[in-house]
Parts: sequence; structure tokens; C-alpha cells
Amino acid sequence: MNIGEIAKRAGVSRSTVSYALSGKRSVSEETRRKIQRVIDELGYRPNASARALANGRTSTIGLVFPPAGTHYTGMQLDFIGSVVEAAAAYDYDVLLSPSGVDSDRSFQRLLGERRVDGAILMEIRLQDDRVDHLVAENFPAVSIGRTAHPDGDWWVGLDHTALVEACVHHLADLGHRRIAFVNRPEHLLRAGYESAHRGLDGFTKAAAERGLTVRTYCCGDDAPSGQACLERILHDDPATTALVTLNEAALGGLYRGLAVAGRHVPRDFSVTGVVAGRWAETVTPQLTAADVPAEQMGRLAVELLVERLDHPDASPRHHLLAPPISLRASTGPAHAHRDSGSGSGSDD
Amino acid sequence: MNIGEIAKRAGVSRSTVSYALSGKRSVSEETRRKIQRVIDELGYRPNASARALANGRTSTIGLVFPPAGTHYTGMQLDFIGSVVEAAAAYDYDVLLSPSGVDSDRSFQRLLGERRVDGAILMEIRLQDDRVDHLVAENFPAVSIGRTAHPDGDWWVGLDHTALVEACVHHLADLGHRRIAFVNRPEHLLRAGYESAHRGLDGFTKAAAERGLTVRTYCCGDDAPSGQACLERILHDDPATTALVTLNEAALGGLYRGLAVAGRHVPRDFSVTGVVAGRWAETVTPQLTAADVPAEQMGRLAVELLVERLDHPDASPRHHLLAPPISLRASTGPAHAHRDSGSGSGSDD
DNA sequence: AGCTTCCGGCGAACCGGTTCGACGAAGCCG
DNA sequence: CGGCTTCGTCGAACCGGTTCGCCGGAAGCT
Repeated sequence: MNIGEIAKRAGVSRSTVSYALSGKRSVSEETRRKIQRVIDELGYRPNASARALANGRTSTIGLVFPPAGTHYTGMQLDFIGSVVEAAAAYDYDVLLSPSGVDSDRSFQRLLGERRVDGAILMEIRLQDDRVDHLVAENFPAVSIGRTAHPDGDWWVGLDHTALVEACVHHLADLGHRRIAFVNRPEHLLRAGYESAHRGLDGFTKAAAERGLTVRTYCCGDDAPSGQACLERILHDDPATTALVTLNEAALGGLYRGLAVAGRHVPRDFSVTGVVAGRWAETVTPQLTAADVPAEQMGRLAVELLVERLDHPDASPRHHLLAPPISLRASTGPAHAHRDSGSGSGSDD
Repeated sequence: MNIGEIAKRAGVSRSTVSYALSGKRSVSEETRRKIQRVIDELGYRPNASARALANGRTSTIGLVFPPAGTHYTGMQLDFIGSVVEAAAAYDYDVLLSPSGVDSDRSFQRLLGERRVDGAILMEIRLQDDRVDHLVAENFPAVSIGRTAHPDGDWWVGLDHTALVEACVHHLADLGHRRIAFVNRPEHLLRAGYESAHRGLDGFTKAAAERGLTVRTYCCGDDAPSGQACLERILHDDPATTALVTLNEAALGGLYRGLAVAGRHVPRDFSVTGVVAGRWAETVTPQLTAADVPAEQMGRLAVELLVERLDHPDASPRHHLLAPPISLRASTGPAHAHRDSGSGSGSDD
């Protein structure tokens, strides 16, 4: 079931079969039909490896995501799904690579062995050796998120700074004065994760502008950590009346912590942050949040990558997204909290 | 940067370089070092397509999952992650394929063009033309879930029947008499999804055994559908005191529906079902559930597939898993529901 | 009629590896 | 010292496609 076999049965040469399939040279209608009939009978499909070898393209793109030691979030799932579907629309397959860093074995497989034509990188860090490496080799890649030096690179990113600022302003407008920030886990912050850093920057900046009393926390990517984090927040400052979070996976735990502490959302406590819409709707009350457009980001990343693959000399393009905050049910006007000590309730 | 270049610079033939790398024939220590030095200098890695073409194996496995029209669930995410990592441990890459049915374009790419050595199929249906096709071709594949005729096939599955039965018995033991079953969406049930059917079977059977009054529902894979479904349940029979669900994505909505209806969990209403542990812990109160061991299933599926690839004539193996119910906080003893009409409270 | 042009098809080379058979040199044996 | 094995290496063929150069014949032109 290879091209030679087809050629033999159709009584033509291998090259004629190839041209009949690719259409890169004209083939008479008659032989074309003869060939097509044989192909249909045998259910022939050209071998992908051979094709890749011959024309130097694998028709596959790599999707590099962090290994699961870090728990996956719903947003990542939506993102993976949309990348796969968008890629399929352009006739690309998607190869998954659980890679952390540049020197990674899996990363080397993907690039060094030329398994993929291009790559999409998730979970970018401000200083990212993977990105540096790819830029140095001029390897076609698009990152989800931007490093500290995003110019001259291809990426689609979320303006975490602006989004978190918007969250803070939203809370401040509602009268909240003591706000906590729940970030991604500390090891990710230390590793320089873009969202964690820029989100924190936005929080700090907006809080300063509005003269708020704030505390920031790192929190593990799971519900129990979220619950523990919330306990810490209320322990550190019982007068806290709101929080902003980037940590989707901890959200359920944060809510539980509030329930356990007897704080009703949104009457006693407001919660907001940056979370994919589908997941913001799973909690009760539904989360007022800047909805991460994961699906759109996946699509855009693929479009950018395909463009870069088709035009190797095109100049870098990128998309910086800043979706608006969707008002749902988890934020409300601030009320002084009464039952605890620390009588710093109604300032302003 | 191909093997010929390495050979030239090392002053040996291409075959010698190949043997030095593969170790399939002895190579003198001296030339081996010479070759290795050149390779290290140039950062050479053999081209995957060429290798695949030559030895007929791509070192890639395909992961076939349903396209996202159906929303992804957390369980699927965990599963994908664990498959990728387990595969990496065996030096396999994972190619994602968003395929629905047998005739699917993407499915044909994967198999017909020999992009992968084997495949793992998610979201199996009782009558599954994909599986039939693969069995007919004796293509190395492992399914997650089993068809109506699972003998002689390779799979790892969950005993949904037994799990749902256990849930029902758990509720019956707590005194619940009127129970609802919240299944996957109707189109999936109609399409013959295994989990939906076997789960329903288990529910019906156990309910009959215990003489319970039950109703079954199909519910969309998202929070709003869950909420709507719960409203319907309480509307159809306000005396319902518990539900069993397979629908992880709707869980948040079910909880919200209960909250809106003023039913406290677990005091007024018990909730249980089959849900991955990590996600069962995100809701408040934490869900008492048969924990889907998604991570373990992914690992087992890869192990089975690798075994099948290494021993093409091995006889079919499978794993049927039936994890115990993890008691958390969402179930409790039944109490007659008072405030609504329909005074069918304490029958037994 | 003689010339060019165009069309359809063929053979060979190539992509970058792997693997088989052969062969020279060295080592071992009697 | 001659014959046999063993070791290390090489050249060639092969995997299954694509693509380039070429060629024979029919058609078009003057």
C-alpha cells in the first residue's frame, strides 16, 4: 500500500501518481481517473513520515505546556482544546510536550529532531530560556504570554496588569479599603511566571493609586490551598472585605474558606479576579471576573503561527487582549465587618 | 546538520555514525569518541521523520478525544495530562486528535497516514465505529471505556454500573427514598456513550433493588444547565432528597440550584456521584463521590498500549476499575422535606 | 513541410536516516 | 605459517514519498 503499488496497478510511474495527487503538474483526465480508482479501491493514503522527509514539513505543531506537577487549570484545558481545533482547521496536527525548561528532554525531541514545524508555548515566564532559545534559532514559535522583552517576538497575551488593576478599581469603587491578592503558587512566582508577576504589579499599582490597605498571598493551585489561604487572610487582617485572585484552581477553596468563616459573598465579602468564564460560572455566587478568553487565545495563537510558517520573513505580530470585567454576583458594596476585633471597620 | 555531515567531519561513513548512536554493532572506543565530539559540537540530533520512515515506527501515540462542541471536563484534562506524562516516560510523544466518528478526517490522518504507532481512544460508546474499525484493522489501540462487546479488546475502564449502584446504596442506607439521577446530556446518551448508559443501568438496578422512587434526567455539560436541571428536579418532585450525578461539569450548577431553592447540603439534600477527586473538592460542601482515578487510568492506558506495541501478538488485556466512594461532606441522613406541598415525606 | 510549443508521462535523484552483506586487518588456533 | 574467527568499518540498498530534467508525440505557426 505505497505509491509504487498504486503506480503499478494503475500502469503508470510513481511520479505520475504523485503529480496526480498533488496537482503540481498536469495529468490527463483519463489517467487521473484510473489512478483515483485504484486509490479508492485500496484505500491508499500517503505515508506521513515519507512525505515529511521529502518536503521538510511535518504538518504538525508542538504545544509546549508545563508538566502536571503544577496542576492543570480549566483555562489551560479550554486553551488546549481550542488550539487543537484551530490547528485541525489548517490541517495541522498538534503534538503535546510536557516541557518545563529549555534543556528539557521532551523539548529537545520536538525541536532538535524536527518533529514539528512550529510551536506554541504556554505558561511563559518573564525570563524564559525556552523563548530565548527559540528566538536565537529563529524557530517559528508563538508564545502565550510575553516575556520581559516582548518586542520583536510573536505572542498572544493577556494584559494581566490592566485586568487586575480593573479588578482593584472595581472593588475600590464599591468602597472596599482592605483587599487581599491571591496569586499563583510561590514557586511559580519565583520562577518568574508572567501572569503572576504582571498581575501582582497591577494589583500593587492600583492599590497605591487608590490608597488601599492590601496584603498579597501566594496560594497553591488546588482547593485545599485556597481554603487555607483564605484562613490566613482573615487571620492576618479580619477587616479584609475583598480579594482579587488569579488562581482559578484555588477559587473553590477560597469560597469554602469564606463560607466556613461565616462571611457571605457578596454581602460580607467580595471576590473577583481573572478566570475563564466557563469556570467563573461554576461557583456560587457566580464570579465577577475578567473572563480569560482562552478559546480566542488558542485560535489567535494558531493563526499567528500558521502565518509565520507560511511567511518565514514576516515581521513579528502579536495580540494583547484585555477583556472587560463581567459583572456577575460575587462583588458588592463594602460594609464594615463587625464581629472580629481589630476595629478598623469604617474608615474613609 | 545531518548524519552525512557528521560522518564527513568525523572522517567515517554514515553507517558507522548510525551504529555508534544505536549501538547495534560494535564501534571502536576511539571512533565512537571522535563521532561523539563532532555531534556535541554541532548539537546534532537525528531527524525524526527520516528515522520514522526507515524503521517504520514514529514513536508517537495518538490520543483521540471528542471535539469541544461537547465541553471538556476536568476529568478529561487530568486524563490527557497523565497520558502525556506516562507516554513521555516511555519515550513516546502524544498527538492529539479531535475526532468524533470513524469517517473523521482527523482520524484518517492519524491512522491512514501512519502518523502514530498506536492510539488511545477517549469517550467510548457502546457501539463505537472507531473501535470496530481499529479492531478490524488490528491497529494497536487501547480504549478508555469498553464497548458493548469488550472481550478480546484492549481497554481500561471504570465500572460505572457498580459505582452508581454504590452511590444509590449509600443514599438508601442513609434513608433516602426519593432520588434523582443527573446524567450526561441527552445527545450523548442517544449517541450511546458508555458512561451514560452503564451509569443509568446501575442507577435503575439499584433503585429497583431498594424499592426507591426515582427520576432520571439528562443535563448539559455546564453550570447553567445544572442549575436548570435541579430546578426541574424539585419541580417534578419537591420531596426529592438526594441526587446522584455523572455530570462533573454540571455539578457547580446543581449546587447553585440547591442553594437558590433553599436546600442545605447535606442537611436537606444529599448529593453524590462519580467525579474526579480534585474536582469533588472544589465544591462546598465537598462532594462525597466515587473518585474517578483519571491519572491512574491514563497511566494504565499508556502501559497497555506500550505493551501491545512491544508484543504485537500479546493477547488482549484490560483493567476494570471500581474505586471506593470517598466520604466527604455532601451526604447525610434523610429528613422529610416540610415546606413544599406534596406530603409524601416519610414513606418506607 | 519544417519549425517551435505544449502536453503528458517517465526515470532518476534526493530527503536523512537504518541495515545488510562484504571485506580487510588483527588475533587465535593448531 | 596457513586457515579461521572476530572486530571494525564501509558501501549500497531501502523506507515512501517529491521533484527536476528530459523526451516523444500531437498541435500550432509560418
